[in-house]
Formats: sequence, structure tokens, C-alpha cells
Amino acid sequence: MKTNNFSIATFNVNSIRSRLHILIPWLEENSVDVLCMQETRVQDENFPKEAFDKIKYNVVYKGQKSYNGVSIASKHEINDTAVGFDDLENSPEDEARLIRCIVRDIPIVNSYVPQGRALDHMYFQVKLRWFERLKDLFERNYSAYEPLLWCGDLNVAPDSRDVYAPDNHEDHVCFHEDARKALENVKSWGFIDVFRKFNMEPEQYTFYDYRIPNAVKRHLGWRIDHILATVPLARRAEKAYIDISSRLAQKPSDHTFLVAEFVL
DNA sequence: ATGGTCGACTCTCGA
Repeated sequence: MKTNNFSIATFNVNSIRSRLHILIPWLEENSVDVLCMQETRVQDENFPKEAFDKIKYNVVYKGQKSYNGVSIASKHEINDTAVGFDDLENSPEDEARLIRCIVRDIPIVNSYVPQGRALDHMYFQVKLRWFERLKDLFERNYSAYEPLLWCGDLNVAPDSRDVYAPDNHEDHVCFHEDARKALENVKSWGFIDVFRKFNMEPEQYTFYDYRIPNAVKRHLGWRIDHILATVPLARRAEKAYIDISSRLAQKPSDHTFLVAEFVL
């Protein structure tokens, strides 16, 4: 029976208006229940909602001019949408990086974690703090013993399998020990890496830098996009996989689709 | 070898 199946995907679109030619056909073909998007890079008044209306997807979003921006699309009703953190530090940028909702009674948190720029940059501290604030948000609003999905571009490769030439990237903001520990600390609240549950091999990447020639062919990528689930949901996961079609397309995104499927 | 390419928007920035 199909009725108890639940599928979710995450995709850093790197400008949603420039990626509709990939995004809309992909949704029609893959028909996931939920798609979490990051880096929409569009203000709310200019969000291409009609494209989702046409294929019968509901969509919620929060963006900023030129940078950041997050969105969740679903074939189902989207309930209890909220943006940003529920803390005193919350800023407009946070709201364009964090959106959450409930679909089919499953809470979904979609985040575009700050990249950090450089180890000695103030923004790297902002990044580390972001993971602490996420953990606080999970503790305040959710239970590790109930279904919950945390998806998005987390800008961290969790271990040495998740980046090419790991020895050369120990001082990179997406692989530095402090960044990996910050992610690990949030995971320790009660998340399972759904992709890793099914795929143990190294070199399975969700991001390939535009600036590296033939990065896909040469396996020069990063696994920085993630789908994490609390234990009661993770144990219902059936499969998870990376769909690289978006990186191979004409006018590709630098990120791929990441998909997870559950039997509820 | 320490670059490269995109996208949005100014003539540069962020990834």
C-alpha cells in the first residue's frame, strides 16, 4: 500500500527563479510529499508561487533580497509554519535561514546554516552559535521520542568520508573540528543521519563547487546537505539517496537533491 | 597551482 509512505527531499536551489527549469519537472517526476529548499535568494513578494500552484504543491517561504531564503513545498496541507528562532537573538537573516512546519503530523525543520566564511571570521562564531541555538529550539519545541525531521544545507561535512581530500580541509569552515563537533552536539539530542543509515561508503556528495572543473567526474565534492530524523521516525526509514540530476542539468545547481523515504 | 564559476546586483559580494 502506498498510503503510509512518506518521502522528503532537500535541495539547495541557489536561486529558485534560476532553477525552476530543474525544480518543477523534478517535483512532477518524483512526487515527494515534502521538499525543503535553501538559498531561494528572493524576497517574498517575488517568490514564484504560481509555478508550485500549477503542479498542485502548497508552498511556504521566507526570503531576503539576493541572499539566503528558505522554503518548504508539499503535496499536503502545510500547518503551523514558523520562521527564525524563538530566542532573543533572532534576526531577519535568521528568519530567511530557518523555516519549520508540520505536514501529515510530522514536524519538519528546514535550515540553511551560515557557511562561516573563514575560521577567523566573526561569522564562523555565528555558525557555531547557530548549532547551539538549534539545539535549544529542538529542546524547547520538540521531543526526541516523537517523529521529527531536520533537513537542509547544514554546511558541515560530518566525517572524513564526506569531503574529498579531508586532510587538506581541516581548516575549512565546513570541515573544521569545531564545526563538526557543533553539528554532532545537536545530533546527540536525538537525531539519526538517515542517509548514513543506508549508505556507508565514502565519496557520496551533495555539493560540487562550480569553480572546480569537472568536479562531479573527479569526485571533488562535499556531503553538507542532510536529512536527520529522530529515532521513532528513523526506524521507519526505507531508503535514502542522492539524486545528482540537478548537478548534471543544463544550468545546474551546485547542490544535488537528497531524498529519504519512510513507511509510517 | 592557492585558481576556478555562478547569481543577484552593482561595478562586488557570497558561496
